[in-house]
Amino acid sequence: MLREKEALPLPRSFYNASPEVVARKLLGRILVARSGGFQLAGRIVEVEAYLGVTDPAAHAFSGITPRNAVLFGEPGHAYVYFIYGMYSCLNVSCEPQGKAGCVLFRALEPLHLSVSNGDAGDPSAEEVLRRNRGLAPLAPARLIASGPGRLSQAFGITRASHNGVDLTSPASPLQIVDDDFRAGEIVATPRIGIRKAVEHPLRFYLAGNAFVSGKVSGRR
DNA sequence: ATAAGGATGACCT
DNA sequence: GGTCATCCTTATA
Repeated sequence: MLREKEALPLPRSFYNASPEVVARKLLGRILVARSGGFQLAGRIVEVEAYLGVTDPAAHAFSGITPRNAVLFGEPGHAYVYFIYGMYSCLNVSCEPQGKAGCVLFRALEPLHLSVSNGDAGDPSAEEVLRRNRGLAPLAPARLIASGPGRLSQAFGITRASHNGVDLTSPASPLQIVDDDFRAGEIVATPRIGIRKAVEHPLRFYLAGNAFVSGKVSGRR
């Protein structure tokens, strides 16, 4: 069980590196979100690295704009964008100030931790996640946060409320903390859903983890 | 397979 | 100013 009271967020220096390095190091660590009095947590099991202005698949490719400005700022901040008219995607900025780069969170394994004050009748963390996703109580757990849009919805992350927040501050509604978890084998593949720069294996996931996205019927 | 949905950037006038 | 193709997706059939 995660004891989040004692866990401090990963420091800024963790993110002051290339997206590939940060992406690999993020696997197995824990995303903690505080929303509306609830504490929600998930283990990071799948990520993708997006490089800076040299990466045709990255938002930063065509230079700084109001939308992507976070990518060019200080490392360790949330970059949240809205896509396909209905979903949010969560990234964290990497590289030093002035240089763009980020890691996209693609899948989380929901963790059970004590959500609130422990009053009887309070919903469990998983119940909150399911409710946020509009899932039936008996729907498979992998539908909660396996996919970038799904995980943002489950954890209540939106552009309006989270874009630009500092993930390294203990006061932040969104943090990443360390854990005793030791990542086993890490698999690298091309990134999902892009048409450019397909040749680079910049998607990383924990081998064998059931909560990695998109492997229900073998496709992808 | 494909419809749904909305913001964004590129490219015009 | 305006239009349009594109988009790091998901839920449906």
